[in-house]
Amino acid sequence: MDYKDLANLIFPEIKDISYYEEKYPKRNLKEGAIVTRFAPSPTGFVHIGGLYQSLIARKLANQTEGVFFLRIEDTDQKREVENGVTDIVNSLKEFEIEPDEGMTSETEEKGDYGPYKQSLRKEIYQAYAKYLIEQGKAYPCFCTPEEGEEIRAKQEAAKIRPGYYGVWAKCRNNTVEEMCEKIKNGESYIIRFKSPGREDRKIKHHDVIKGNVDFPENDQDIVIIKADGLPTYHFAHAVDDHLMGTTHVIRGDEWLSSVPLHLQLFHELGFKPPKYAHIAPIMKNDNGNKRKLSKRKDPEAAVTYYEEEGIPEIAVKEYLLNIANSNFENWRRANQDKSIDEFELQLNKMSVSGALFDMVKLYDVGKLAISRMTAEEVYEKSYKWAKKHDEELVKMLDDKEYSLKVFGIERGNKKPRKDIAKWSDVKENIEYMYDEKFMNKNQEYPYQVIQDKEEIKKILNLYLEKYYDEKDDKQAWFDKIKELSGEMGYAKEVKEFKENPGKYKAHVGDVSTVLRVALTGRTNTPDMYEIMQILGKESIQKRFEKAIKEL
RNA sequence: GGCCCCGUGGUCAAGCGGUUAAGACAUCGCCCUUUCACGGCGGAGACAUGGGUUCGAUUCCCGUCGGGGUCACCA
Repeated sequence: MDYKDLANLIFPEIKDISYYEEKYPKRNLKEGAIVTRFAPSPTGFVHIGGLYQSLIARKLANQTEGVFFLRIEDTDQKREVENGVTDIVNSLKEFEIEPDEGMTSETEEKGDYGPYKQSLRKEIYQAYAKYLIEQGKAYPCFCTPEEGEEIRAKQEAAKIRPGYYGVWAKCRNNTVEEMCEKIKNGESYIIRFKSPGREDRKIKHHDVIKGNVDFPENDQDIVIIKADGLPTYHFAHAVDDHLMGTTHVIRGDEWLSSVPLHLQLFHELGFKPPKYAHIAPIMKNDNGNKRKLSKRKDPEAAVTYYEEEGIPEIAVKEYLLNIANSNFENWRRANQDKSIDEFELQLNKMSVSGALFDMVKLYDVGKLAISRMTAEEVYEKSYKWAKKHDEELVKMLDDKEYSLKVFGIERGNKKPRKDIAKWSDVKENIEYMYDEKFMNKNQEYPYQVIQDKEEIKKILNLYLEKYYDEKDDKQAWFDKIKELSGEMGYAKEVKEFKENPGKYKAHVGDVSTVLRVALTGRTNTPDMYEIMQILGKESIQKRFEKAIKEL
């Protein structure tokens, strides 16, 4: 009896690894091409950190003419969630992050290195496990989960390092005969890796983001094949990323401490290890403590949150890019109308420690992004959002021609407005421009300096009767308000008023405020000339009448 | 607890032995021929701490403190 017999006893029908090595040849890519992936478990919505990783991975593959693929890590079937894969695929699509290969739906995939769903790769993992057993580098372990817990308890009590290693690794010293015997007797077992490592030896490792890191070698005989025949994460990672030709593993830095294990696995399997880039997590301030954004506690951890809130996808991506490479901001400033695809991301410029998520900053990025859009784009995107989240807004936007004018206010000039951060701000922002909304509402009129009802009535009437002319250009329009002010005893210039406050009732700005409030029901609006142009004389008239009636 | 990583203004961050220690967001003030927004100008605000090394440390070394990660038949 030897290892080979043992391997055959455990995996009788399993192919030799040479089959897979041939089936998945080395990728034919140009020098320096990065092959990387996003490898989530289908356990619910995509986390903002997952999006962050994907964004970086996608960019890197693009920059180097490499490959970015989506692999589903569903080896823990207990945690799986209905439509988990679909959710992931759709979330990426929402942000225009399209994998070159991998799952495209719950059951479909594209690419030559599949299957891209781990539960479908069972025989592949078993082939490599068999290969390790044949070489005496892996073995069946007959310890029950309960025994495992006992061992752990003992170790904890004795205050020594927990785990299945050294003298604690009972099953590693079974003879081949003993192992075969137990298997034939029907004892249940799992497969463990027989670690050649020693805890008192150090390994040096260079992480693309974290830099040089020293670790003790791995000496744990970790399980590679579970009782259900599926691999653990570590083993699947080694096998898949080898077979799929991954050059760079970009993942969350919670994996950093398993690098010694992974390197060992690659080595014992005879694989060339990939480069690792461990990304610092996105954190949240929780009562003065930093912690990772949590799927359970923080709604903003889910990428779906941003869609619901109406934060533009591009804003989320730009914000993330900003966290990734802080020079992005300067680049953006200097390249206003370039696509973010043109920005060259550098892994080694990424921060080593986790950044606190800053919603306020995100909003600012959103404002900037939206201010750069054309009225048409703003219209399309807010309409799309409204259809899912706000019926009232849909009704307003149904009138496209008019809405385009509204969105066009102060847009497109060198100093575009920056007042919409997210699509959910739109309604509040443009509501008063729609007669059917404005006229049927019990409007508040927050008049300020000029409060006297008769005075307000007089200003409104006089303006309409004597001064307002639709055909006026902006300067003429402006001058007329001054004239109106003068006629009624208000200062035509604010400065003048400030110099001689006693000489006037108030100033032109206060008169304008009356017009503005009567017209829109608010004291803060964009350029009133443009508003009047869009509203048109008839509407202005109706609005003034309403204002007078509701004085 | 062991192991690993990190520590520049409120936040994100440049800087890598000699700098008046950038910039962005937030905040405050002023200006921008009438609001708001935009924009401009300006203000306040930081190298966790103690030891070294050095002519000189935010930058290098060690300790302390603080933060984070990880120690599963989960990923």
